Amino acid sequence: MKEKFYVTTPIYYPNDVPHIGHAYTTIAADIIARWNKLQGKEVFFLTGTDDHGKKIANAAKKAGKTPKQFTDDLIPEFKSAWKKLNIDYDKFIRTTDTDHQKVVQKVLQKCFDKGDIYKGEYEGLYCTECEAYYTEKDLEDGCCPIHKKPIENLKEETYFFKLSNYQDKLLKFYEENPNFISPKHRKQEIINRVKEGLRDLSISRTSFDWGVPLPFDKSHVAYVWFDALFNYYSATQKKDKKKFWPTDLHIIGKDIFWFHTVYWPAFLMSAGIKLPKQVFAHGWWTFNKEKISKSRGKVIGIDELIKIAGVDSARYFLFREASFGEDGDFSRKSLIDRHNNELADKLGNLVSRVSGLIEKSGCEESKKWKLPRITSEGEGYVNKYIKNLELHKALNAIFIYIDATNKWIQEKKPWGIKNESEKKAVLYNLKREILKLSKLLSPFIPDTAEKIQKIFKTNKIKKAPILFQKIETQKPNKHLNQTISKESEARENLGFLGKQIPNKTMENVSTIQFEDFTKLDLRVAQIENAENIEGADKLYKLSLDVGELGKRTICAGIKEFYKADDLKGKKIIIIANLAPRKLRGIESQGMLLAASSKEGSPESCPSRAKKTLSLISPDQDIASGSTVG
RNA sequence: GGCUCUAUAGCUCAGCGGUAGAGCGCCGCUCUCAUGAGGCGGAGGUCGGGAGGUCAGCACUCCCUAGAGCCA
Repeated sequence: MKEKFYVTTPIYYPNDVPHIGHAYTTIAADIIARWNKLQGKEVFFLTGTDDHGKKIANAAKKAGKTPKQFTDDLIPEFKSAWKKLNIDYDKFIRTTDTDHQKVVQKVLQKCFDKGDIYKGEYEGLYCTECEAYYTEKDLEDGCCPIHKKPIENLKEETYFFKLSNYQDKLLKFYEENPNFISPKHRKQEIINRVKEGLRDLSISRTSFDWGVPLPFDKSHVAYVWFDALFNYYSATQKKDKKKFWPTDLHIIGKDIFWFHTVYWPAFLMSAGIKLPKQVFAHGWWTFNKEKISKSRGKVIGIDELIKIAGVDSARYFLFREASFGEDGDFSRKSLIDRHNNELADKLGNLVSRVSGLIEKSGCEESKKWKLPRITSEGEGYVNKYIKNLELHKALNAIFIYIDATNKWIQEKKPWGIKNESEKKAVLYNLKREILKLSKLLSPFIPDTAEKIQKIFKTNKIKKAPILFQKIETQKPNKHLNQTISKESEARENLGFLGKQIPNKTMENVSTIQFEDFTKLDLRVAQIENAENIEGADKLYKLSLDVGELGKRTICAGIKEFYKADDLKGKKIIIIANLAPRKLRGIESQGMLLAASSKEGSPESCPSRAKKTLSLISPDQDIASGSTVG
């Protein structure tokens, strides 16, 4: 019998628009599910939505729909997102599924019969958005700290779950199952918190009815967590799915770690159900180093994510850029860099060059020419890493072997081999390596892996079409324009989200390298004298003292802004190595620096509608001839 | 306030008792089968600060500083 593997994502709130955060969790589960299938296991991959709760009920009311209709209309959004991202899930569960509700009721009854559920009263400050109570201290200006919305004072009869009974049992469970809470570095946090003591948990509500009614008191509906968490279990309660329980791996975001590592096992213990093997919390994505926040419109939606470089590049990026379990930073630039440098230049080009060579010369296994496997050792590492959920390391390892393969080609130079059978043997070896690589890559970038297999798994191999079209970035000139400023990058990033930054920052500005700047010899100079030049109504002839560089004469068009007498004694900055030039018959041996505004428009600077000009001066007294830079 | 974690090359991070590593970026050289691809080489760090034990520390212990997270 096949070994089974059961992996889940959390169930998502359907009234959120699916974004990079949902995508990350779901792709992670997809990668792990696909990999386990490759290992020959029978896999069950569950995702879905959490349709219940006051929040949904309220939103539905606003939209003039019943909650069921409301959520029905939102589900396709999620399903299509997963389709776009190539998520190969086995079941999409909803908490409104009748099967699920029956299971929740059954389990509630079990816990009740066991004496772990009792009736009490709960009073507190409640945020409907969070579906949670807050204490005074948590509030910000009397509002929920997360949603910034006013909070309700709620007092209701409620059923409590005796979480306090499970403190010791949980701690013992953690000890006996060291992998249950992972990654490790988050484990201690949970354990310490459990050690501090557990309060009983309110698990029912009477303030709304959009939920699963308690079997022993129909006037209450189950608190969202009790209802939601059991989706993982109820999805396996059909005959043919029973074998999948317990869950092998719950993949979640770190925000719901507590619920999954404390409430969830405690509920299951109470109900007498086997416990899941592992809960893994991944980190968050920031966007250009800033927290992703809905309120500021910095959400990266699924379409935006895919649009930049395609589905596979997005999937690849998310698991290559950040360590799985740690936070990562998303930016358009880093995604494009990885797409271009790694997927296109290394992988894509490898497929391209080898398929081209084989089209010309053919390939054939040969006993005479013994050739080393390049990826065989790597395969073990990759599998070990994925098994340990070190997905970033797995991708890193795969690329080490892609590099090795490119190097091997360089050494063998198959295009120069004269002996036909040797050449074919070398190319055969390469084909074999690439097929192996494509298999290792297939959980991560399934579309591309399939394309590669199609290219090489045929008798008539032809030069492959381009797998990863490179994405143009601003890199036209070797010396100019290489530096992309942070602002312009930020603009670019926001651009694809349909937002515009109003200022022009670096747009259309050619940048220079530092070396270019150092060519300038900027010096402090003191104006000794300023004279009018005959026939020139804008120019002064300035006599300067430039310290170690001696005396200089320069001509400057500043007459309409400064009086000659005011200039005398002033220290200014000049470019000392500017080629001399004659103005009005006088040789100008340099140029002074001055800031000037354009003809100001009244709205941009009402007080100075006229053009202004201001000499640049050192703000402290400093010797003439001092360098500037 | 308590707890946990982090601090290593310009950037992102790996190393975790025996003379500092990778990728990206940068600079130079080079092949030519290939997507302005590939390959080779180079510059660049007193491993946050201080103290302690060790023959020996970036790695261990303690203190300090800075940052992140969790909790109350």
